[in-house]
Amino acid sequence: MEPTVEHKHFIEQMGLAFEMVGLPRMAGRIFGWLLISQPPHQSTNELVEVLQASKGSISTTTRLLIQLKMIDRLSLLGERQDYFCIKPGAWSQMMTEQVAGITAFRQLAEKGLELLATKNPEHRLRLEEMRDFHAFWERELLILNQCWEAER
Amino acid sequence: MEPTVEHKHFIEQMGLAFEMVGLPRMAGRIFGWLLISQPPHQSTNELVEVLQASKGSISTTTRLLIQLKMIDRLSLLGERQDYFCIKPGAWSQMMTEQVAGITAFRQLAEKGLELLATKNPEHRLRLEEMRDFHAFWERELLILNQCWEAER
DNA sequence: GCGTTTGTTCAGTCCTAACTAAACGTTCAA
DNA sequence: TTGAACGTTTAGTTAGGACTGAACAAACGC
Repeated sequence: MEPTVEHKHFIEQMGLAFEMVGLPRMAGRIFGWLLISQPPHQSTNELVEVLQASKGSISTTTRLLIQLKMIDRLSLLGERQDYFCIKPGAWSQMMTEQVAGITAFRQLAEKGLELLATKNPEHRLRLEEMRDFHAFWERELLILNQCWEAER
Repeated sequence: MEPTVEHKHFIEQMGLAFEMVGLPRMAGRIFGWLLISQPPHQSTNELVEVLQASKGSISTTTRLLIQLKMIDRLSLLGERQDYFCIKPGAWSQMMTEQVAGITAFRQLAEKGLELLATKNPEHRLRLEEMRDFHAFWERELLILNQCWEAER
């Protein structure tokens, strides 16, 4: 299946969206094509051709997406080629990564509070709000993630 | 007030944390110092000296942080210098930005579904999950944000 | 008016990271 | 065992963005 002009536009926008959350543009393009392609699994060569990218780029980026648990590699029996498809729960996985970032901020706030351990309460206020805020979201996001998994 | 070695380390870690969420490292450094400095408001010159950065860099980055509603500019009567301090609700604001990103993904999914309007249901499944997922989080994050505002 | 202090803007530099292309290794068929 | 089809790795190029330093503009005191 070959992409239309509209498909290419969608792919490019997915690339920009991924870039906005800190991932390589090519990762968004691959994921974007895997969202709309028929069949849902696509070979390396198909990705090279559709996305007009080098073999190396596809190889590196698919490995990244696999590591992030956003796509799967399919090794079909009797086929030389590898295929890729979107992993169930890919988006949920992406959200889990977000939580890790929030945890980092909470821990950083706690580190800061240790530095200000001897200071007066007013001085510590800013860091305490930072810690409480991120602890709140850390907790709630995990709960919500479970809600989503259950609901679907 | 001048920063100790530990303070500088904290500042640098805030820089890295900000970088991880797609903001300039300098923004994290400024914000980090404003979290622990005494008094809470600091002048441009103080920022230049403490962070060992150029005037231009401080000027540009404070403007960015103001635009993101994460810090305030204080113009004290009779003072030539501008001061900066952390804006109440800065973290909440940061979370609001996150929601905007999720909205972008939902809209992108809807755009994609328009492209596949004539295709069979199975073909549309992947995009539908993408849309539902982001609609779910868009809704819930807004609610949680209100919860936090109310709780504090 | 002039000089000083302060913030902004802009050209230039540097650094990182994505991407390409080519070399390499591996597997399979004949 | 040779050759073809794939995937991976790596050196080299390129593009983007952060940061610096200097020029510029505005506000103020004298």
